[in-house]
Amino acid sequence: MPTLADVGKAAGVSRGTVSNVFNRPELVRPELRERVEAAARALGFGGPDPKGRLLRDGKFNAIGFMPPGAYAISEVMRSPYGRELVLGVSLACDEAGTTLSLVNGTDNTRFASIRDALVDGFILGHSADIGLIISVQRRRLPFVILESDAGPDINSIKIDGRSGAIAAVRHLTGLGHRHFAILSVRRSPGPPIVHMPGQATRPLLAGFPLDDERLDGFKQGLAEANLSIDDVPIIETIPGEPSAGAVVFDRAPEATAILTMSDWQAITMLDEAVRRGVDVPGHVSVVGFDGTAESARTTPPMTTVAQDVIGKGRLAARMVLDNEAPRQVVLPVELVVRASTAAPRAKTR
Amino acid sequence: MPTLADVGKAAGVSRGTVSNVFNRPELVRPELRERVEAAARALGFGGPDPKGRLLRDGKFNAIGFMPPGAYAISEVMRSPYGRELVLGVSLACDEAGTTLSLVNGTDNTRFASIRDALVDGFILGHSADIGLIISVQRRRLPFVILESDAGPDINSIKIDGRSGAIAAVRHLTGLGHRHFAILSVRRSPGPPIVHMPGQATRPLLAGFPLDDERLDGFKQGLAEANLSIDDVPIIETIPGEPSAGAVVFDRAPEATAILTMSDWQAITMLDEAVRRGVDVPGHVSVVGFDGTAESARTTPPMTTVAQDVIGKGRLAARMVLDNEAPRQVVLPVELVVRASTAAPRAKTR
DNA sequence: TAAAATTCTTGGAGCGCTCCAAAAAATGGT
DNA sequence: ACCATTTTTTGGAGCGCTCCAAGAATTTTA
Repeated sequence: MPTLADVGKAAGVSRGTVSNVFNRPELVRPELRERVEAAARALGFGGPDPKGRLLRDGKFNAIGFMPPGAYAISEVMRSPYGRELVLGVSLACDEAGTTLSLVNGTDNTRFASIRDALVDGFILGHSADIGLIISVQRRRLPFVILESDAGPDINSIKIDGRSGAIAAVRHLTGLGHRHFAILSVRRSPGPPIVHMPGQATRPLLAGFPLDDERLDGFKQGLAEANLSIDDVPIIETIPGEPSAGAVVFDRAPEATAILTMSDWQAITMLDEAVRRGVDVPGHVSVVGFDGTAESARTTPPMTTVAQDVIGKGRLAARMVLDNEAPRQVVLPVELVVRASTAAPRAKTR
Repeated sequence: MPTLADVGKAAGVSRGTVSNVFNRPELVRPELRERVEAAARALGFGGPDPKGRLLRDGKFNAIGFMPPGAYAISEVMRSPYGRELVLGVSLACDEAGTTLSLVNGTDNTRFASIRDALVDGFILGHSADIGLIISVQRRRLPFVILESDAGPDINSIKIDGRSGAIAAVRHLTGLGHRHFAILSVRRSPGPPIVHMPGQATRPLLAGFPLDDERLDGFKQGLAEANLSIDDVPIIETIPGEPSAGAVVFDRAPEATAILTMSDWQAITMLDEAVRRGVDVPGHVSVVGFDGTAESARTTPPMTTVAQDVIGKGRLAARMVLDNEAPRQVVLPVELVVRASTAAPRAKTR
């Protein structure tokens, strides 16, 4: 690859002049400019290499998005929530004219990814891993962490998941439901884990603050109605697990209401209900979480704990871009009641 | 920001040793290593700056995705098609451990964006703009252009849009439809444009090969049934235009079948039908284009010209990553018949 | 026509790093 | 205690660029 210097030599001018031809052509006498351009063409020089400029100028003009947990970026793009989050981030990037880098990294390469990412700041998906935070801090880049409060010195944005979870349960108990099942998230690879009442392992501390908090909200909401979460079957599946709905229906047939951790999971339930001819909400009520656009278009339209996902992504990007004093933002949630919830079925068995 | 040299000075060792401490610690005597690490900590040195490494090594380890036309990345993320495409790309990026840079650029800054993008290759959304191609070629980066054949020297991937369009029309004429409307894409900002039969401006050459080809397929399919596209109202709206459905229903009330250019547009139609209490497919049939996941979950489930969007994105990324001899790939489409199409309503008026 | 003003062009400095051949230090064998 | 090995550390070279102060060339003015 030819360089500025090569072109300069060929055209009989200095490096600096060639640079000017490409960056501030008005500074170069037209005749000379043409000579330089000809030389560049002849050498197949395609303009100054951004690497060089970068080293000198020091700005990447990009922000990095690092998926939560150990997820790959394709997994983020698969989930309705993830897509909307990225959309929100991209909105702010559009406004700022910034590139959005979806940074990859498996469990082992994650730290290297952060170390090497060509970005001016980071948005970290929710994560229990303090190591990631430290990695980013090392680089002294502005960053924000999602759904995981990491203390007053660190930018964070989270929703009030507990309140949302409580509202969902209240809505259902208010309708008269007494038999619940919870479709929760498994944060490690593997098949669904089923926690039946009375069994030893309770999954109440999943290690992801996001999950913990919602589960805790469910617990509290149930307690308000004199129900114990210990009597509720909890199924944990990895996001996108296609069998999730089947497992819930098979293992918790007596449940009249199903609480989930995301719209995606709720959609899975709805899909499985269609497959089995189970009537929603006649036979079971289903509640989603997140309030993504998809939740409004399911059959039936879904009752869900809505948050402003797009706004959250956008705010995250703005916080990174603006790089002001760290703050911890807690966003409100709102239960959106649609048609996937109703009074429980008559107790026939 | 301290540099390797600064740390070296503070620890009484050379630049090279400090570099080794961070990149190949096993090469450095533990005791010395510790001294260097202490110095780094004291100075607040967060590891070698990626800019320097980049200049030396020359690999960005990222591929760039440039939205089609003059769209912003948020617009891509808004459309079902765009999201699935990005998902496909991200799948290949995950496999390759590459970063996916969603490159921004308004009409004016687009060239600069390409010039400066910190990527090893490009995926260009479909575009009529030869200038973009030239910009990328200048940088001598591998790239692929989507839905726009640019000749044998240039990587391209497109679907067989014409066949898809023809299949859609055949399906509908086969059901007995004689009255059509087409919801097409407006590629410039602005309100919907309505082309009624008999009016002067026919929109058959939109300038985007993708649109042209589909429109041409519609034309051909109609001709096969002795219908002329000139008798068909064509409404052009920008993607995501919320009023699109309303305009179509208002301006083409006699249409029994509505052809669209994307699932997104078809979803808009379906939404508007719900709003107006128009029965689909009883009153009108609607056909989508793309076969995104969303199309299977609409109410009613949508008949659509399906392509493998994810596969396309993935292939595009692979072509860029592998950087082999240029090829032009044409992907097949398949009409997926679901419940949004049926025989036309009885001719009551 | 010379001096002054203006327009162009130049090349040094510096951005921060990694590689590598060679020098220095440590280790082992006799 | 000395030489041969092996392990560590070093610093030059080079990656490609842009900025900028200063020098060179040209144009204007008197």
